[in-house]
Amino acid sequence: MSRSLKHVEIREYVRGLVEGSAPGTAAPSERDLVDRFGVARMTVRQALDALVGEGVLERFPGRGTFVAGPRRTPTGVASFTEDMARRGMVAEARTLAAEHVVAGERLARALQVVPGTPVVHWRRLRMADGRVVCLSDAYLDHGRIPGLLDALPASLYVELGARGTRPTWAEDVLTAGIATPDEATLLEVPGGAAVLRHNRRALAGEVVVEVSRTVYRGDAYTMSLQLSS
Amino acid sequence: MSRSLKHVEIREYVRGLVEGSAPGTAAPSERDLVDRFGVARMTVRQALDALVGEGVLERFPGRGTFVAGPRRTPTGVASFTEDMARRGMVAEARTLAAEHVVAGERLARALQVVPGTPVVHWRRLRMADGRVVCLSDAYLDHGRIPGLLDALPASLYVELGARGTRPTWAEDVLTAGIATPDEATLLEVPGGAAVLRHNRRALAGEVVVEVSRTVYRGDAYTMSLQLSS
DNA sequence: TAGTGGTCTAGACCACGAA
DNA sequence: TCGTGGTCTAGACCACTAA
Repeated sequence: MSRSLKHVEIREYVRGLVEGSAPGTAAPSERDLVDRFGVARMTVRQALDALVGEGVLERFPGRGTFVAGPRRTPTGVASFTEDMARRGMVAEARTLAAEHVVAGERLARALQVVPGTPVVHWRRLRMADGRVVCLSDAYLDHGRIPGLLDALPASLYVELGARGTRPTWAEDVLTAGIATPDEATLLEVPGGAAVLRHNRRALAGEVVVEVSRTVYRGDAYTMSLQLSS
Repeated sequence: MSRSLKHVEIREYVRGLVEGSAPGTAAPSERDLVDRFGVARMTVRQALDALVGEGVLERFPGRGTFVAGPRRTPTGVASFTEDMARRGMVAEARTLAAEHVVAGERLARALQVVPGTPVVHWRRLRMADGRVVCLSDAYLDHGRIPGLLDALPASLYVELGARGTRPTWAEDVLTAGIATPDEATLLEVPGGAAVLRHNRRALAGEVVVEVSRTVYRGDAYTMSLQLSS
């Protein structure tokens, strides 16, 4: 039994008709859909309203309803793996540490846990197409990601997604600086090299799921951002 | 004559009722509004749909309609002046150059003009609370901002807003590097100091309104970003 | 002029939540 | 039980666009 609402049925019918069509292609008129489905016009409008809200269709009074062009979407919360994939590169990681540590004052506050709570610390050297790009330290509340250290995932965000806590919101801070001697060694750059530091607090809903510090080689990484309004 | 549509009148009435109310406060029920305005319920729903879409109200079936909590909004397209104001600091600028130049190949492509077009170049040293923070070079299509150089505004984006072409979309690229000797002199930092480079292409709708390169002192500027989804 | 989307009416039945 | 929002009907008139 796939009992479905009429406006949902109409919406999905139109979505199917329209997907793959070039922007500007005419969608069925509201009265066409009224005849086809034998419903009231308000019901058809409810279906089309949803598609217009999603950016699938555009309405032009007096002309009709048409397939909308692709919407520009601002940069979202992405992981290193996804960031590299978008550039057509393959991300790799070498785990340098995967351990439990006790959260100090600042880390505890950032992670929304009480100081002294055991926290997962995961340090990775990250590569893109085999070249060293950055060094990242991620901290996660152990209680919210049980067993993470037992089977380290290839992509943290994908793993969090599978657990239903993929970050939907991130508070990032970016600064430019000089690599410390340890960073320079790990990143394989000379002393005095420029690095891009990227600190993140990632939330899923209202819950902090990750606090991380990443140090990028200035000569091997550029950060791209699309911002709207 | 302020002939206004009924759903608009109801929407603004409810918006006025609700603004300043604590999140969770009950809004009038749909049937209350039907009685008060003497309209059909579909009209009331159209008004409330708009407020729900804006994030002003939330509906809970079986319970009612309530004032929504403040929405988290991702970082938008802001100018240096606005960026500093958000931190409670006062932005200042010292203009180092304000001139017409001829667009070369790359700049012309970025600005969507034909090579050889006269373009405005505006170089400023920027301060926050009196401290030097960055050096910025902005390029604008002279034809789209006539007279800009005759009366240099305090904030470029505010001026563009007044002309109806404030950027609504930005494509930013961030890198970390070492200050060149010239940059070091202007930014008042020693040789070898780290800088954050910020290149921007800002659009209003589909039109490129600004192409800029900004060099921030690594020790005097941190970039904050909020990202969603 | 014919067709389109925008607005609006005056009802109806339903599932759900709170009392 | 009563009030709420969710869904739906079968019309209507309007302004606008394109032919």
